[in-house]
Amino acid sequence: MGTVDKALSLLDYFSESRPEVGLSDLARMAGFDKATVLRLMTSLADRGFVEQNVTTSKYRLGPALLRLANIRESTFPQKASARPILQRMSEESGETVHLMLLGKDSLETLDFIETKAHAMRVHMDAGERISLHASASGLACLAFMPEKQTHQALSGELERFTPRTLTDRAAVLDLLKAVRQDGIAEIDQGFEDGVFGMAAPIFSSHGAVTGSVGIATPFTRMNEPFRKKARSIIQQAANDITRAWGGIEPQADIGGTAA
Amino acid sequence: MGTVDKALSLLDYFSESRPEVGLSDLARMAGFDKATVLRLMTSLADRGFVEQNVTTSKYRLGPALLRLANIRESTFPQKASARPILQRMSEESGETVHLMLLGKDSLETLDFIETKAHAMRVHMDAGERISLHASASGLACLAFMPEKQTHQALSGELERFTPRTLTDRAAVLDLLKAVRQDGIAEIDQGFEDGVFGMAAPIFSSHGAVTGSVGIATPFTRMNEPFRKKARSIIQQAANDITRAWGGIEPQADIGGTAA
DNA sequence: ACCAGCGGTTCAAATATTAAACCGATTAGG
DNA sequence: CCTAATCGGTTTAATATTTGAACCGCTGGT
Repeated sequence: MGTVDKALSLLDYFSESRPEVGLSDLARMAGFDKATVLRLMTSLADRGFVEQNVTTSKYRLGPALLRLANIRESTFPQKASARPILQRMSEESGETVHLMLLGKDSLETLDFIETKAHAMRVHMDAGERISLHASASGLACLAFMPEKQTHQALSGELERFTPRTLTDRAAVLDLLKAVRQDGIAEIDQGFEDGVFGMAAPIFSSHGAVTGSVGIATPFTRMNEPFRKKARSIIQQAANDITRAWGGIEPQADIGGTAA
Repeated sequence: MGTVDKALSLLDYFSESRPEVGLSDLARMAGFDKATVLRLMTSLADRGFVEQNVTTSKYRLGPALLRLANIRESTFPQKASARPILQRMSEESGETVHLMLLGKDSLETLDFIETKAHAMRVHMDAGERISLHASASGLACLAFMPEKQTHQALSGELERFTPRTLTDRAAVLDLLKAVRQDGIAEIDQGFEDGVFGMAAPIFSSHGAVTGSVGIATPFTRMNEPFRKKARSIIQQAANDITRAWGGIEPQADIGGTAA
């Protein structure tokens, strides 16, 4: 593990629910020596990737991230170009909608809109990272990856999040077949209790999965009419975002998913 | 120069006007060996801080920056909380407005709005970094820094951007006196030909300068009535943002600026 | 008044980083 | 159509950087 990799990995310990972290905590969580973490964090701080709370000297993510993200968005407006589509989804569905990006072996939250239509709604955390096997978004991606990559992603232990999480590799693979035919993945409380998730994949210009869009609703509001409606909303949105990002739907049965 | 610092410094070669850079170019610009740059970029790419254009294999800024920026904004909504104020400035002034953050020895563009009121307007680049001595924003900051820091920031060669750029240390220091009394810095085409800039400082909770807000107008539209109006708009906005960010205006004559 | 934990420092030992030459592939020019 | 230059990327021994245990002084809780 290179030094750069270590430094960057430290940033992953910050989240919406843990926005500030102290030196010792960070060292413990990352499993690095305190002196190492200090030096790495100092490097990160010098470049503005983190900054320190002046009174507590805890670290938080820094303004350089905003600056660089702004540059990326201005020349490669992924988030901005999908926003209106997400907005429309949110209004049409009256539920929380989310746009995820496929990372190395996880999904990362790029954007989401929590519905205003209901007081009880699914809450999301900005920039959250979730594993592939337990969420509708994850399954949507897994279903359309090259077969090899799918197996690779499912090669480790499948973590259990709820009583209904599929932790059996075979069961997941089986489910993926249905998703492939359907174009949409659905999970009833597989990632979080009480949440019903639905999502469809987004494709790159080479026809590879790059992310997903989906809807997350309290399972109590899920019923057949709404499910139908949601499916069409999601399918439409996925197509629109794929197109907005310059992607193309892969030809049926290509992309390594067959046999 | 540590390895982490080197890796992070590579990200600074990406900008709105140069969104994609190749390996050799990067090595040349940074003055590092090609093999070194490759390894650093590979580390950055593994973590999603950059990604490669599949067809050209040039690098561009990656989605991890968005993710982390989102987390920061969601828990520390600097940009979002200033947005409405910037919006109001834009509408009231009919000119391009900008919000800058004070970095190590430069200002970094956090946000801006180009006016829709005029076809001829001042254009800005997302995430641009500008030096302190030549812009109104920079002078606004310099004027309210601790004296030592001001001198430090002006210790190097002062780059000339236009015929009217102040490159004489003494002249800048002199101008800062006026800015201190005024609370607003003004520069007629000191950073870019044809652009008249005005800006006021923003303060942190400890009364230290952390950034600036300002207006940039084609100098041909600048006249005494508009100048008056702009001054009040800027002053109001600076106060509002300082407050929105939990900052306080420093007491007069404190902050090391006296004597 | 204590102890435990904090952020931060030190320095010899251990390890990762570097740079020059080299590779095959691609592009530009004569 | 052939040459030369440049591209992204790889390899290697030589080297500079990183590491971690023990140790600060300080703060906050009991």
